[in-house]
Order: sequence, then structure tokens, then C-alpha cells
Amino acid sequence: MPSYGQFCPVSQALELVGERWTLLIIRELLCGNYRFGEIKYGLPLISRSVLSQRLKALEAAGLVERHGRPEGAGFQYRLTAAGRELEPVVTGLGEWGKRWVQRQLRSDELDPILLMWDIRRRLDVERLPAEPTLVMFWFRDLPASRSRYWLSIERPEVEMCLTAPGAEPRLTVETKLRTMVEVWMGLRSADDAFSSGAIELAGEPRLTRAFPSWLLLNVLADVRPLSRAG
Amino acid sequence: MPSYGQFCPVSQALELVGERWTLLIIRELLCGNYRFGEIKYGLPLISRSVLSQRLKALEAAGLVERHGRPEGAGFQYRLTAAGRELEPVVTGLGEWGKRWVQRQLRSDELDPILLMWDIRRRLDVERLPAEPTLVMFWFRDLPASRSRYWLSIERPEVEMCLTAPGAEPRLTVETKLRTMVEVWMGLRSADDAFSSGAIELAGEPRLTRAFPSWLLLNVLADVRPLSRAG
DNA sequence: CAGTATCCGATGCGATACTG
DNA sequence: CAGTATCGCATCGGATACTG
Repeated sequence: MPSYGQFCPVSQALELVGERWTLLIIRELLCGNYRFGEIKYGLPLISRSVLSQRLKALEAAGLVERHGRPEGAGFQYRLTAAGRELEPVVTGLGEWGKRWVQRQLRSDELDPILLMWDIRRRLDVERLPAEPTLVMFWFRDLPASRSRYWLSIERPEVEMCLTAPGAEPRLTVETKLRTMVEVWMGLRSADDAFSSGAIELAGEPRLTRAFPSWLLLNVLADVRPLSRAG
Repeated sequence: MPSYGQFCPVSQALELVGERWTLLIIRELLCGNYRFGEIKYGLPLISRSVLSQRLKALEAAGLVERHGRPEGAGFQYRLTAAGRELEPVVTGLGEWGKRWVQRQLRSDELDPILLMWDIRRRLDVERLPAEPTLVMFWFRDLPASRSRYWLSIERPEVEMCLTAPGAEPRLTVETKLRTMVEVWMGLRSADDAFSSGAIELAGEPRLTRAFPSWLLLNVLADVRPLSRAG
């Protein structure tokens, strides 16, 4: 990327983090996705080459450190102190986006894997069932091949599964993808969705009762949109 | 720009303001440069085509409004409420940049016009002389053809001139470009620079005494750099 | 001066193939 | 799985020329 040619710190910051995808990668690292594949799940449209390239650039710039993982192959990418201090910028962008550009979500933005991946990271561990529990999400408006997703809960770990695990789910969440995304993003009341049956829960009563309390919703769910008047 | 394909407000925000130059244009509008040419002064390396394009995109996105100027040709570009609310993001980036990427300034980032343009907008109007006053800045390390710049003060207006106005300057500021930039950005003490003679003032004693108090310095001058340790 | 249209070269990026 | 190298296309953007 060519330089902005300025001594202004805003442009110097943007020379490091202003490229396409970079701040989104930092968002992923901020919210706890440290591995190449985890980041990729959170950014379905990024190509591996670009992700690799950006991680290298961030490492060279001193915002990210790459650590070998003793347990297996691959690396962990961790923000340095400098990288972590971008948190207010990322949050600021998110709040601004929620306030001012939250329009009707386009269908191509309703990505179920992304949604599940986000949900996975924002469950209230304290309230999850103590014993291993399999939860199935069923988006009945999607083609069968991509309509079902599983969260395998083994407190405090939660794993996302894209194919049916062996066990039977003990709780099923059935809804439309758009409904779940809107609830998740705070665009629609969760209480209403549950009580109206827009989200149907099936399974052990103990679990169906508790489920709404597990869902913490997206970090930005409670930022309210404003009108567009200038 | 292709979409990020996400429902996350951070990515939706970046679809509007994540392109190269866009946040810098918003910075210019935030700090009071409203006309095409004024913005261009603050962004010497942007091409007119790109600036035009970005302003149109910002207008279409509802962040900028274009107003005809009764007094003459051209337009004023003004931030809407949505655009103004990006101020914390721009400031956040600037503070982060000042803290973490403030390295030795590269020579090609030392742009005298940019510096003068920035100074022009950050003079303490209250303290400026009441009568019309011409101040000349002389960067003695630059080639003669681009070493001298003038601020024509007619309180509360300050005009930047790139060629010699008719009148004689009543105050001359003589220094190296790097010195002036470093002082301006808070990388070097202004008091030291004046008292050591790194910045030399010549002219009416009343003006040479008052000059240091006019200079408000860059908005980010007092954000302190930190070490790079992760 | 304040932009806008056109053209052409640079580069950014996705697809594919390859490696530990 | 977790990346990396190569390639070819598409888009971006700078230069130039043009207009109110």
C-alpha cells in the first residue's frame, strides 16, 4: 500500500490497519479467535492468501505475535499490547455501524456458520448445563444440506459442529435464519421471539427453560439504531 | 468494493468508511476543511478523481451533504449527524497512532504545505494581533523555491499563501522543517526549540514575544508515545 | 477554480496447486 | 489442517485532458 505521505498520526495508524480486512482480523483476535482457521470462520469471504498476508503484515508491524502451539500443528496469533489498544477503535466502529448503518439485513449477509460461530463464543458459561449436552440449531428455511448446526457443550468448552455428531441432541432450536440473526443482533426482542414461537425450543423442559438465559447475544446487540436525518 | 458478507456492524461500518482515504477525508471535514480544494490541501497525495469519487460515495451513504456556495463557484461538503459521529473513531485512530506508531518521521512525510495548512487551522484567534499581520515561515533547509510560506492574519481569518504577498512580513519564523513538524506534533518541546534558537523569531518584539502563545499545536500533540513492548 | 471523464498501468486478490 | 507459492484477471487509481 502506498503511503499517505503525512505526519498525521491518523494516517500513520491507517497505514498499518487501514487495509481491507485488517480491522476485521483484529476484531476476531480481540474476541478470542486465535487460530488461522478460527479467524477464517469469522471471516468467511476472506481468502487464505489474504489472511496469511495480513497476519504477516500485522506481525511485522508489531501488532500480532505468532506462537507455536505445543498441542499440535499450526500457530496461535495473539495481539500485542499495541494491538489490544485498538479495541476502542473497533468498538467505536461497531457502535457507529449499529447506530447508523443498521438497515434491513441483506440475505447474503445471513450466514449461518458465522452466526453459530458468534453464538458459540457468547454463551454464558456459568449457566450452561453441567453435564455434556448437544444442542441442535435447525434453520428450517435453508436447504436441508445446510440447515442444521450443532453446539456440543462440555462446560466450559463449547464446540461448533457442521455435521451431525453421533449423539442425539437433547435440545433443538428451530427457527428461520433471519429470525435468529435479528434476535442475536438485538434487532428484535428475544422474549417475543421465544414466546411467539418464532423460535421454537424442543427437548428436556429443564433445557428449554434455561436456553434463553444462556444466550448472551452479540456484544453490540443493545446499541440502538438512530434515524438517518442529517 | 466487494461486501464483507457479514451482519456484524463493524464490517458494515467498514463497507462505508473502510476504503483507502475515506477516514482521512472525514478527518478533514471534522476539522473544518469543507471545500474540495481545502480537503485536497490536507491530503496532498490524493488524486482529484479519487477525492471526487469518495465524496460522492460519502454523499450517497448519507455521511456528507453537498451545499452550493452562494458566494462563488464550487460546493461545501458538510458532515451529516451520522458523519460527525465518526469523530470518536477518527480520534481513537489518531491517539492510537500517536501512542504506538510514532516513529522517527520519514523525510517524505515532512510536507511544508501540509504543516502550514495545519498550523493555519490551529492558531489561537483570541491571542492573534488585532491589526492585519503578515507572518513568514522560512524553512532554511528546503530549496529556495519551496522554503517560504506566509500566513496572512486578519483576525479572525488566517489565510495561507504559497507565494509572496505584496506586503513585508512583520514577523519571520526561521527553522528547519523537521524541527517545526516535531514541535508541532509534540515530539519536541516548543519552549526548548524557541529558547535554544532551533526556531528563530525576528520582527517586532511585541510579535516575537507573543508568537509562541498563538501556536496551539496539533490536536494530538500531547498524546504520549509508548514503547513497543508487547 | 472545482470538479469530471477517459485511459492505461499497477496491484490486489481469488483460484489453484503445493508442502509440512 | 494450516498455511504458502504461483498465476491471471479484475479493479483501483493516477495522469491527462476536458468543462462549467
